[in-house]
Amino acid sequence: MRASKFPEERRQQIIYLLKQEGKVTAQNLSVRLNVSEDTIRRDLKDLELSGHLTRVHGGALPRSPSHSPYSARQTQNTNAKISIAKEVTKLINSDQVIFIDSGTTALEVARQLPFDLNITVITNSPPVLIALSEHPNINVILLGGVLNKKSMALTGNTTQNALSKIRADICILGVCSLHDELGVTTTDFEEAELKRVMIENSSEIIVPITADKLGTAAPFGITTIEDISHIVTESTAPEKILTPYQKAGISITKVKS
Amino acid sequence: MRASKFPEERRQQIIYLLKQEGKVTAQNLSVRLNVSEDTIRRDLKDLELSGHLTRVHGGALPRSPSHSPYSARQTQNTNAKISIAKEVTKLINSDQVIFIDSGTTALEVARQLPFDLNITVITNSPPVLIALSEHPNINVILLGGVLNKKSMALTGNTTQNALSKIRADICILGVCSLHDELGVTTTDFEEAELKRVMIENSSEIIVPITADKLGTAAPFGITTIEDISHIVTESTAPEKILTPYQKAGISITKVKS
DNA sequence: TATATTATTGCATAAACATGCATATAAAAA
DNA sequence: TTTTTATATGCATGTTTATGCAATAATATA
Repeated sequence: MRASKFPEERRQQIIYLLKQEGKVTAQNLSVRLNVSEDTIRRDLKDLELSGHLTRVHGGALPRSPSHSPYSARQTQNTNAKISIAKEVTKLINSDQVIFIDSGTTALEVARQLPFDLNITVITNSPPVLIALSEHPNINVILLGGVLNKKSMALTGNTTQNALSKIRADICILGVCSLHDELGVTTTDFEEAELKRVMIENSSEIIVPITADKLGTAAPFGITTIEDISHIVTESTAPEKILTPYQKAGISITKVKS
Repeated sequence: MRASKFPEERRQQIIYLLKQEGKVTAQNLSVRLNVSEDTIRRDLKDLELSGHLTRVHGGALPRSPSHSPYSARQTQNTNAKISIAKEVTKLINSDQVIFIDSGTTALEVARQLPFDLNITVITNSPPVLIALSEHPNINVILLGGVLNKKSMALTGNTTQNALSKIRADICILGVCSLHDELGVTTTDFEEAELKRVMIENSSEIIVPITADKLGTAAPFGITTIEDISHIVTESTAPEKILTPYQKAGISITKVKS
């Protein structure tokens, strides 16, 4: 193991090793990185704080996918999400081709699609596929790729490539955050890329979003709000926050939850 | 069973084993995880406190009857399939790349993959992906394509194309029928194509199959039995039916169900 | 009820941990 | 450059954690 001059470099190495080997021990890292166990422990503490791993007595483990945002998010705000999703389905007509993005709100849209709707859905989200697998009139196409267990989305080069060859009428975008100045942002770099391609290849962009995500921002930018066609949100969303979107010519629907 | 140093790791393993086997006993866990029963009991107490299981005298049971997110146990899997699947997993080693085909038996193999196995799984079956989404050590790659709702498999040009670019160590083939003269056959034309490519691109072909499918045939041929490396089936399978395969040099494992 | 199995509790020990402190090093200010 | 400041690191310390063992209590089963 090369001697790393900077602590940051060493921490990166720890993350790398953890990913490679599934677990790390303070003792082992101390030897391999040529620093005392104390330093390693301090590193691990920092890395835990910044969300890169979970500490355990003796070392550290990857952040468990079972405690991942996904399964936790699944049950949050369900009623609001269902109401929003139902409203979104009204914007979809038969014979259209629809992108459905990953994310719990977009998943709910898939679940609420009426039985008599005759459309083709293209998605990178296995949960969306499962939800639609019993729908009699919807043709489902899944983009291939590597599974991101945290978000339950397929990502990577393959996914993006497959996506770039398809054009859709409507894109149901799953977003982490929406901000009038910073636009659409998300927490995962790779997914940001993917969402950008989705947007580029769709005629209409619909953003279903719960009120609590309005006015917030995440690290990775996807696009400005100009690309958005519709926003569907809760009636509890303050008028003031929505004004910039209305001015940008976005059609906004509010549902009571 | 890999030596797992961290208590947290051990507890995750307990959860995993409980999910797989429906129940665990302190005694059994003590042996399998190489710690005293005292430690196991302490683990179980913690896990009960954190809501992962319910304790009973002698061991523990799952908390909610079926805490599987989706259609996990939709197929009533016979004991035979589970036994076969468990046997198949013994043929897989860490760091290998595995194709897992669609079909209920192959799906069961995915479900039975042990906690500590570190492999990459490539599949065209969304149910397999869902089954593996909570597995901490398996990297899952899904082939894209159009969903065939009957078989819950992705098929089509896209799938085949993606598949043709990948080589695997082992292919777990889901088969409808196996006949000593007609070879491997299936009921769906497109899937036959796909399976053929899978076989071509794998070093080893493992066929898990229940006894009732032996000696039967379906419309679309996939390959002759020469390509098969292993067959895992039930001990109830008559010796006579298996003779041709043995003569073809195929290694056969029988499990009691 | 009697007996065997399983649980709990307290205790001992070794490993891992947090903390304060001293020192060394790097970055910033003079 | 020199001085100052902040950061990073290792060591000594007392503390916490993980674990197995033994004694006792609770529970299942004959």
